[in-house]
Amino acid sequence: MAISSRFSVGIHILTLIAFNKDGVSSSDYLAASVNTNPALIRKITGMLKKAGLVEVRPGVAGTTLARKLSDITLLDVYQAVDVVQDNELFNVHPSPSPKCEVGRNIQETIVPILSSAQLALEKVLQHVTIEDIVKDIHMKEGI
Amino acid sequence: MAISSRFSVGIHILTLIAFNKDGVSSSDYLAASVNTNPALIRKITGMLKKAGLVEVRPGVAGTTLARKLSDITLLDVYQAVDVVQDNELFNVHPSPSPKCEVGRNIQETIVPILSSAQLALEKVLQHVTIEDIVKDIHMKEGI
DNA sequence: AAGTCTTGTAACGATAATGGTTACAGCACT
DNA sequence: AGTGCTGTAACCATTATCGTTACAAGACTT
Repeated sequence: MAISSRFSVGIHILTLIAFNKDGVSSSDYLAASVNTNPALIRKITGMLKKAGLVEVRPGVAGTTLARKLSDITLLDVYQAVDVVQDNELFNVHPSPSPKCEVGRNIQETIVPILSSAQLALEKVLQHVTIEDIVKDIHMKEGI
Repeated sequence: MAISSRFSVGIHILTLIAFNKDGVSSSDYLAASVNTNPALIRKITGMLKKAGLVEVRPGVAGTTLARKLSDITLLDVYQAVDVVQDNELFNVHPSPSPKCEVGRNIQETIVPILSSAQLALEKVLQHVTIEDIVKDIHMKEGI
C-alpha cells in the first residue's frame, strides 16, 4: 500500500506556516489550504510538535516553526508523522519454515537488502529541506 | 503503511524454486516453506507468471523459473506483485486550495522529489538478483 | 473413461490503517 | 463571563491485507 498522505500534508503545513509568517496559522487556516478538516490538521501538527518541528499551545491560536526552514528536512517530517511504524517500510512475511534451507535463512538474507533500499529512499528525503520547497514555490509564483 | 509482504513471499518463492530445481515446486510445497496457504501462493505465482518471471500451467504440478536466476532482480519481483499500485509509493493529499500560493503549487513541487526518493529505493532493488539471494543462503548454509 | 491431483479464481471474513467527522474538555485571552 | 482555539476521544466509511474455503477446469494415470 502507499505511504500515507499525512506526509504530504505535513510538508504542506510547514510550508504554509513559512509563507504565512506574518499571519496566524490556525488549524482552520491551514485546513482551508490543504482542503481538509481542522481536526485532522491538529492531529498532524500535534505529531510535528512531538517531533520538535513546530510550536503549538492549547488555547493559543496558531502554529509556528520551531526551527529554521533550512533545518527541517523532509525526512524529519516523514519520521514525525509516523508514516512508517517501527521504521520498517517493508513487511516481511513472518515465521517461514525452519525445516527448509530457504525458509530458515530467507529473512536474515533479505532484511539487510530491504533496509538499504529504505535507507536510500530516506537519504533523498534527508537532502531536501522545507526551505527548498519554499524557494521552489517562490520561483513558480515568480516572487 | 508498510509495503505488503507479498514482496518478500515472492522472493521466497523464486528462491525456493531455484533451490528445488530437481523437485516439483507445487503450491503445497511452496506454502509449507513460506508457512502460509497454498491458495495464497497460487495468487502470487499467478502474478509472477503474468510478469514473465515463472511458468505455471493449470493442472500441471509445479512452478518453474522463466528466466535465469541472474536475470530476475528484486525490482522485477517488486513490480510483479503489485506492491505499489500505479507505481505511486507516496500518497499525495488531493485537491489543495488553488486560492493559496502554497496550495496551488505544492503538488507540482513535491511530486518530483517523492518520485526521486522512490526511484532511489527501486534502484537498490534493481541491483540485487535472485541469484544473489541464492548465493547468500548457500554461504549461510555452508554449501 | 474414471479417478486423482493440481492450478486458477471467486467469495468471504477478520483485522488494521486511513481519512474524515463530530463533540467536547481545557486553556488563554479579552 | 464569554469567545475562540487547541487537544483528543470516539466513531464511521472505505480500503487493503492475509487467510481460508470451495470449486471449476485442465492434465495425467490407470
